[in-house]
Amino acid sequence: MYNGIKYLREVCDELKVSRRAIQGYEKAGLVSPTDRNKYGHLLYDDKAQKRIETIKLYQQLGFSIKEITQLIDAPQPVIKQALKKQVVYLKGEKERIDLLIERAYELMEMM
Amino acid sequence: MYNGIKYLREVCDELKVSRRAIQGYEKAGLVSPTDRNKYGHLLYDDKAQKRIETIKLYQQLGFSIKEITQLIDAPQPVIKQALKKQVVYLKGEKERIDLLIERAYELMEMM
DNA sequence: TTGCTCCTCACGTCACGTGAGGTGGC
DNA sequence: TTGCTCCTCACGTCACGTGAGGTGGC
Repeated sequence: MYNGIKYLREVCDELKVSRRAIQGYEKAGLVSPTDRNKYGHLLYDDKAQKRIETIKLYQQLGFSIKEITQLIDAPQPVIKQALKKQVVYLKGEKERIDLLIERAYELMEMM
Repeated sequence: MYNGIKYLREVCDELKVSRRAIQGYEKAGLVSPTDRNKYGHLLYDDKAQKRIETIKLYQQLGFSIKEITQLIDAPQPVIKQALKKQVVYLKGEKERIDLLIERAYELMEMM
């Protein structure tokens, strides 16, 4: 459709998010469909689509839905601070994974 | 206690596993308490304790409880194969995390 | 009897997955 | 009418978390 407005189906396909996941975001008050067509089918404009993309990214960074609700409309310094903390967390995860890989190799060598 | 036999509480403390987690393992048929004392309190011998430790490690490696039930008593070559695959998965996870860290830095720079 | 630990359910949680049942245009 | 897509519930899932209610020795 013109103006970047898309159906739920299209949004799911393009952003690789399930319908149920978006339904979850909506229940949490994180996004809402922008509009509906005459048959009641859900429509999302550019803004809503970007919001869904942002939610997904925050989730991948390890934030819970609840944390995202507190973060997504927060002032930039707050978001920046949270991102910094999350990067530290992710770096820790990498180290944890390295240890696990080592452990796995140890186990395999014993076999 | 002698012979490495310990109470649930001690096992939880030493292996850093919650009582509820062990209860979950038991429901899945992954371990059982070795015995009980005269008051009905659960007891775990060395073998059971090591089994719990193994379960926990497999979980950290990313195996689900169901997968662990199919793996823990499998012949060594099967386990070895699964571990190899899991290492590949974990290396992929590291790369995924690196991408996320990059994305986080990009976001922060835009603020 | 009070306090403390243990035990066994069993509902709650988180983020969806997976139908169920109903609608509307083709 | 059949087939297909969408919609809105609502129960199921996974791996526990968190009490609830009851017991037994000190």
